[in-house]
Amino acid sequence: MKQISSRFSIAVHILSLVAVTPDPCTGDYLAGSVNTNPVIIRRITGMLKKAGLIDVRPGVGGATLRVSPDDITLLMVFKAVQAASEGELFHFHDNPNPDCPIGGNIEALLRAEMRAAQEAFEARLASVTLRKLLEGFKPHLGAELRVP
Amino acid sequence: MKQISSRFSIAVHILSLVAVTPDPCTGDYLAGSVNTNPVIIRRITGMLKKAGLIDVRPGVGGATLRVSPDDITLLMVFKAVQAASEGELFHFHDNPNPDCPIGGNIEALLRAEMRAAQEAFEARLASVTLRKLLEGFKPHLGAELRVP
DNA sequence: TTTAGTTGTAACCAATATGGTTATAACATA
DNA sequence: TATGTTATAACCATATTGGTTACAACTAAA
Repeated sequence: MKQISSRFSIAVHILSLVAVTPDPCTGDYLAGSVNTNPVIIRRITGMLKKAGLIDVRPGVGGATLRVSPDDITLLMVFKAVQAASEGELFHFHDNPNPDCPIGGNIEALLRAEMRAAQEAFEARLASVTLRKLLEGFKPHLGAELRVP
Repeated sequence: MKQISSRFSIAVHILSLVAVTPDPCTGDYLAGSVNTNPVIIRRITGMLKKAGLIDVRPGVGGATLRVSPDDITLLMVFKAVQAASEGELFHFHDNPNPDCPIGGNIEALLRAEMRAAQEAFEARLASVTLRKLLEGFKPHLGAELRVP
């Protein structure tokens, strides 16, 4: 199966690092931590910026949080980073035969179940804020952690 | 975003049709209802067969349910049809830098959240049986419906 | 003003998954 | 044996993804 793009985990990584770092984070710095190409980072920071989650300063460089870690949920990150396909997790097969007793009726019913499953998925992501996630770091980082 | 393969919706369509049809369903018949190529159908019935959900008779032809519609959940279908990638919905980015304060710690925490979201998703799919889905047809089909 | 470092994009590329198609072997029954 | 079916291999076109190079635009400091 084709999995959900690693853009999501990278985006959470970026936001966590930006939240914890006192100074603005440059793309190259982020790329070093995530361990990927700076352009990948810029593509994702661009999406996060467009979603209003971060500020990125062109020219001088550096990204900073635009929203409090209390108000950023994993679902917001997920949506910010997906962008396409109407945000639908499932793909329904095209044009089932309407003359068939099932084909004509299954679509609405199954679609409703798919939507319900996606909603359960999204509700769980929505229940976790960036702050809550970062709390988990504290035991490891001690005083180093600096979340506004 | 890359969506979940339509194999899932096709598989549910197939199982519904097999459950409702008194006689064994041939691949060509199923292909006509789903509106796709018979080979696509055979690929999917092969997966459903391997998962123990249906019987398919080579040579003579025709698929029948091997398990009661009460005991087939959408999650079973989902898993039967995905097969690959360890059943993991999310893809975590590779090798975050362990020297970074976040990179070294984020993985386990975020992975746990991803797993929780996937579990919520799967729990919802597990709560719906094929029978329950087929109940929804009744108003439309009336006496035509024939579920064992 | 010039320079250096950065962000923002465009343009590719390789790898992979997907849905589709054709062809052929294996199979079971009349 | 003949017929219709399933099983499977071998392709193909398309799309997404992660990666890369290249270059324009931008900002601040020298």
